[in-house]
Amino acid sequence: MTSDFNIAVHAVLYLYHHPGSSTSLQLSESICTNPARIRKVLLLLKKAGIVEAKEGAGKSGYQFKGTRRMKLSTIAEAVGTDFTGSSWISGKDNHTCPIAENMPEIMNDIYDDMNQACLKELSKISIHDIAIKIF
Amino acid sequence: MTSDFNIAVHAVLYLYHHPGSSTSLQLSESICTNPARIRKVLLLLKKAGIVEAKEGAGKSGYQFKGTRRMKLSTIAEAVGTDFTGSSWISGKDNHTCPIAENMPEIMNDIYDDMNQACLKELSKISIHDIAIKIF
DNA sequence: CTTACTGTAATAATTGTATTTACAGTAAAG
DNA sequence: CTTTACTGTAAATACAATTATTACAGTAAG
Repeated sequence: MTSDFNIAVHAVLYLYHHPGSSTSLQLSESICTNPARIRKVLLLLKKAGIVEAKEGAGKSGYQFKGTRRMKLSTIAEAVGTDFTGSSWISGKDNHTCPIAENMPEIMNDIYDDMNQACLKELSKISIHDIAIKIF
Repeated sequence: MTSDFNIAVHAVLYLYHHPGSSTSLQLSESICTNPARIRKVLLLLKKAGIVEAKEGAGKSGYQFKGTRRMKLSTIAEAVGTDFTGSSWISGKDNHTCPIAENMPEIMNDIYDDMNQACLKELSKISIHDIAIKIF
């Protein structure tokens, strides 16, 4: 699991709290990673309409385009994070044992169910809920 | 995320379907990994009372000690898998920005909530439910 | 046309996960 | 009582996934 969702939530909170535009450098200082990674994640938020990105000199940077009621599930869907799952799955290479044969599909179904459960959990939390915790 | 839970579910299904004892070598052939890894995971299931392990020559190996109603959440708790979470967490090293300062706790709380949601989802599925899918 | 940014990609460094190998411990079987 | 067939456990190694670094083309304000 990557930390893209973590970065996205942190960035949205930062932009929510800083009206006007912020650069990937400013975000990277709060988030503690490099600007290139920030830009890669924020590009996904931009495509989902959650942030606006302006290029060029002077007023360029990122701005939050959502409401205080935006749910974390919306952010998770925008970055497309799979919370659960694994590239290693048991039984893949064994086609003689019926259990082995079926395990890949079974495990992927379970991981999918859990991912849905995670998203449902995140749909209960808004960025404003988190902002309240901080300030 | 490791595949310990995957291995544990596969092993329990195998033992559920093969009465009598099975060795870590037999399990490793169905699961497609090495016996040492199997033994490490099954040790956790043994400590939780889900399987019985017999040592020595002849009749040694593993046997399932639960019922058909055993839930996948019980297996997950036995192996102690964290389904969601990340060692990399934003803001760790920045103690000047209030958002950065609070992100580690916020993210860990979110991951904990999601883990609980995953366990709740797994509590709806029994090993017998899965066995039905296979046979 | 320079400047301050974003968008994007390739490569390197780091960390996490699984494999391999090895051996001490245990109890059944001869 | 010794061999045998296993489990329990711990290194060390190999491999895969994640993050960091570097670089540069594209864009629009000044």
